[in-house]
Amino acid sequence: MTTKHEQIAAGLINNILNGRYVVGERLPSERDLSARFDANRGSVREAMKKLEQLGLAVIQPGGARVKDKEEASLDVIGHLLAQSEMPDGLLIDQILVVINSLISVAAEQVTEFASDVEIDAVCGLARPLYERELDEEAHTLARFELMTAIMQTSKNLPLYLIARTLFQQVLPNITGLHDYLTTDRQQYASLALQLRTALQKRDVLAVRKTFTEFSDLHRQTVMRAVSDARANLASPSQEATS
Amino acid sequence: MTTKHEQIAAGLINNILNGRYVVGERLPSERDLSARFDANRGSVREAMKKLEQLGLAVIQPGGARVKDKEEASLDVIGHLLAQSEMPDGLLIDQILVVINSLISVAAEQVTEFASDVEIDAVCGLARPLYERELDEEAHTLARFELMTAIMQTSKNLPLYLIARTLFQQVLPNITGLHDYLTTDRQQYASLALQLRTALQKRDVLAVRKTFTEFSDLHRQTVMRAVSDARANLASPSQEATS
DNA sequence: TAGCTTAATTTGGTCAGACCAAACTAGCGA
DNA sequence: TCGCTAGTTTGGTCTGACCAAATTAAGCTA
Repeated sequence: MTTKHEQIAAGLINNILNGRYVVGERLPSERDLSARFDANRGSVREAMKKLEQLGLAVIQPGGARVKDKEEASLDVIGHLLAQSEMPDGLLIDQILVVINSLISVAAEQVTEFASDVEIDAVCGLARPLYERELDEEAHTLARFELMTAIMQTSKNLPLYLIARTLFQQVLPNITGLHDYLTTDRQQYASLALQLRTALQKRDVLAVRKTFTEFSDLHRQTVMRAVSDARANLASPSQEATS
Repeated sequence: MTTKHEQIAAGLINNILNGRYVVGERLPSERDLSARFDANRGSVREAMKKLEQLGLAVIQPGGARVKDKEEASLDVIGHLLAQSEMPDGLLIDQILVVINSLISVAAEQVTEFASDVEIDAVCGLARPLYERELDEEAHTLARFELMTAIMQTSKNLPLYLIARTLFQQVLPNITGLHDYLTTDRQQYASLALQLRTALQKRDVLAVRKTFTEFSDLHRQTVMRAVSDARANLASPSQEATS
């Protein structure tokens, strides 16, 4: 069971993201909320603290006010994705676009500045993609792990923090899609191999190019699954009911 | 005066980022901290809540433990920059690199999908850079505003949230540097003009290229000021003492 | 002595009720 | 109608308490 202030926070976040509280409007008072959620005021305060940290509300003497999504923290993305039953395709695509862009930067940094050991480690994470027979879910995870490793090895802390945050928020929303995933393992295997050789030669251009293709392919794979899943949800058939 | 839980949080964040608490180690108990900071346990809890949101600590029954910087939220960047008296040059550079990468993506989206009105709005923000005589600080702000506008107009919410977060954390750390800024207004003016025409023609390639040059120039401008400031701090002379 | 079980302590999670200063609201008077 | 004041609401803080889970200490067995 989750703690009480987590429940309260989740409820408030939902209400805000669903637009049940208009932006700029005053949130119910802490005393009101504590009555509404049948909780102590202290618990409500902790929940409010989370809202504030998420950038969904400003809380000041006189009352707490709802802020716009655009003023929020990056961490709201996960809550936005969790809003509807099916993940928002557009939002996921936007996230993947950002990741792809950052991958390119990271790849350059890694190729130029990483130590041989680090390069080997990254190559090790690419290996499962061309050596092993992975099921859909494992393959997806392996791709994410490879991309995460690149980000981390780039030694660019902001970049890595962004990537990790985005991955963490997207992953839970696509692991449930393995029934809709149709992964072109051949192409991934080929790219993974290219990647290995390019990395070991420290060929910056080749690495960037390969990684761009890799993450583009990844984006297509995921987005196809998302739209298939959404289509299936709209007109449910007998498939994927295990 | 800041609130009490903010002071407590600030103190704890400093201690963690300075490495006074080893990663994985248990933080003092809430009761200890409330005694140490001469505060109520509730206030300490609110401060801890902030630590948790920042990803600097996991807090669970039995005790709170310090997490690694790499597992933190993107919002720690600001606290990291605020750690030392002079902002960390490397970190700022890394942030600017990320921003430059994102600018490129945003520019493409804007050029392709933005409405004429939105394009005009962006061009309006470019105007001060070639029309007006701006002092160093105003020029810096104008550049940030232009970049922010592009990010926002791209309609890519994650991208915009990242950019806004980064800007917010970097800006306070470089506004104090206007004594060290040596801005090449000519070049900025030229780029701003190119940008306007490229945007109005909706020439994706030209926009991307110009924006890349623009943000690269911006990065150089800022980084030069940062390193000058750091050098001046290391061997203080009589300059910049107004 | 080493290892395991049990009892005591500590820790976070929650609750109740209270006071203060700042912000807000409504009502009064000019 | 406008401006000011008094009363109310709201967040910030405090004291003190109870519970369940986790940690630690003690004791006991092999």
